[in-house]
Amino acid sequence: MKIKPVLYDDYVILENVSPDDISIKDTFECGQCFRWEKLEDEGSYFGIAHGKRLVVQQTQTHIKMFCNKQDFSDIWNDYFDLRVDYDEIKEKLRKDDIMNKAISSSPGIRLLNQELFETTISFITSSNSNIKRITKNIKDLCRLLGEPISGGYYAFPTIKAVSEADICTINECKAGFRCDYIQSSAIMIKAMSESFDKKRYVKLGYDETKKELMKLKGVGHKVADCIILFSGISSSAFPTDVWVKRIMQDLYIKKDVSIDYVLKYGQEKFGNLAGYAQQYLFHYARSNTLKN
DNA sequence: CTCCAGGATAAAC
DNA sequence: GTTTATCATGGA
Repeated sequence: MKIKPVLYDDYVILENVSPDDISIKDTFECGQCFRWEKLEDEGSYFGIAHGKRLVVQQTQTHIKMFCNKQDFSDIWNDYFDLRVDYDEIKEKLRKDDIMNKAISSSPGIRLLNQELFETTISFITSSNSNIKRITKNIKDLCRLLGEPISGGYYAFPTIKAVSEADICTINECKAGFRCDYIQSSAIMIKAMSESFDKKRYVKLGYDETKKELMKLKGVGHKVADCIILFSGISSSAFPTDVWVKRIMQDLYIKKDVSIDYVLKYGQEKFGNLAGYAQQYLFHYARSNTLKN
């Protein structure tokens, strides 16, 4: 199905969209992003990206975004991946009983196209941590180094801000040993200048981009795949963490194997849709367990 | 108290 | 090239 946004002066409506088409809850809470908070108002979220604030509201029949036409066209249309037809993707992935079940458990998940630097730092912070704590670390990092936005909120810090920050300041976000990675990666990225660029990485392709990203401190296979997938560089990425390993072994492979084996297995099986498949599987694995 | 969390690293084999 | 101890913090 094609999403047809209707643009008004102060808001945008996605009409005839059910939570099975797009679920902002599943999309925001599936661990790909860390800066969207649930509001008291039923089905509403507040978040910041590209230095802009946004409130999103979902009902059974439509989604409403409180932004002007310009920001929607410049930022949010792409951020929410609205040009991509997910029905097509889901149909291709529903080849076996397992993916069929996984997709049915969260059919409204979408992959967000997030800012490259934010995604990089966020997933460096994620290593051997949990979503709840990562969220807090990122929030603190924004408060410490981000540009203030009206309402007491902060933009995600710039490359310059993080690269020039004192390690003691970075340490205040309580990301522990990862603070060191955050600092040195930011400095390396600053030195890369123009070449740390999403468009360039899209052209470069999955393999070469991953190789380059893994030169950064704190970026291994898993984190590199998260950066590539969640910043919208390539959907061939297949972030393989303990959850994905667990469910892939349990449902497909039927034996205990290495992380690397699961990564290759997933990419061979799902090809350039591996990233989408991974999201459905990750959510499916976690939805049947206690998560923090 | 121990164990685990969207792992990566350097050292050791 | 592949295992292993260690890393800082909070929650269960």
